[in-house]
Amino acid sequence: MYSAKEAAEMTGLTTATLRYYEKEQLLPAIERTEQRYRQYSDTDIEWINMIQCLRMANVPIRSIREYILLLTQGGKTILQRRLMVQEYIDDLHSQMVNLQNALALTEKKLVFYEELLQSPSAQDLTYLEEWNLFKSKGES
Amino acid sequence: MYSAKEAAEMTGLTTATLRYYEKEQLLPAIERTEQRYRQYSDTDIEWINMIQCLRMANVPIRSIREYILLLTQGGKTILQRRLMVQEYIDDLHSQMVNLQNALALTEKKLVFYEELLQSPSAQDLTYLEEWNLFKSKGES
DNA sequence: ATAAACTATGAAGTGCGCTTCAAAGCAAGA
DNA sequence: TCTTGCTTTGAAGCGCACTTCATAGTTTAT
Repeated sequence: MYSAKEAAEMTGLTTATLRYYEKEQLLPAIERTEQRYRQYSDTDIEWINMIQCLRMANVPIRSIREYILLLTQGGKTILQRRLMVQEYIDDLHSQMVNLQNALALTEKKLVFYEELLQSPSAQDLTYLEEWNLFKSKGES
Repeated sequence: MYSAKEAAEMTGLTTATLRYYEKEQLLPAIERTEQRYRQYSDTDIEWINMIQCLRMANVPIRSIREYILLLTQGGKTILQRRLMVQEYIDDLHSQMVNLQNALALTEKKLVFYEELLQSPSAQDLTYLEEWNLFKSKGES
């Protein structure tokens, strides 16, 4: 069992964030000592790591709560949970596409700047000229 | 040239968002009619599309503004801009890793539920039992 | 001429995900 | 014992990215 501070250190979150997650019902059953001090178990820590994994992929608190709520309601909610997980996966895939689009754009931009730095004469462009030059590269 | 409403329809944003972007200096030079009505050019529309592409990849308004500010300051800022673009690319890559981690987790979860639905006897688990079962699958 | 539709502006409001604060209780070492 | 550090709580605050509102001017169709 770990204290609030230990759990925070282990997960890389702050104690405030852990309390916030608990308030938002992302951590349904954190034990307490007689003096109401929190006691995080190894399972709690793993659970928090899972939450972090989802949060880093922009899964909203609300969705995680919803899932956990179903989970605590037992086996009869399996179908709903499977559907939910499927929706997460779809969302993650579409985020992936967005990232790839932005990556394609920025990588083209980088190549463009590398080229520009090779020809010192071409460096005195207004931003509109630069934009048009960049576009014409993209079209070819 | 397009009116506010037309530009909004073409980009899928609202007129309010376009005004907000302008206020935040993401659209430095939108023309106006004599009555101060905005007139969006084709270049403006393309520019807005580019901003949308970055926003969908979670690039903050602040960063986009910073980049555009350098851009309007001309050729002497090319080195800084190249550095900035490189930093975007790094950030996008690390976001990609986060997405892939979450995707791996949720896809494993989905397989787990598919299996669970095949064995009706195993569906009456508490959430802790389910979690432990899921973990044991992952370790194998 | 008048109503409906569009545009402008600044200011205030919203939802999210934390973070910080204030006041108080508990714990461990010098 | 006293101080330092950790913990508790509820409430308030914050930064971001919009969104909505109130008020007022313009344009267009009937």
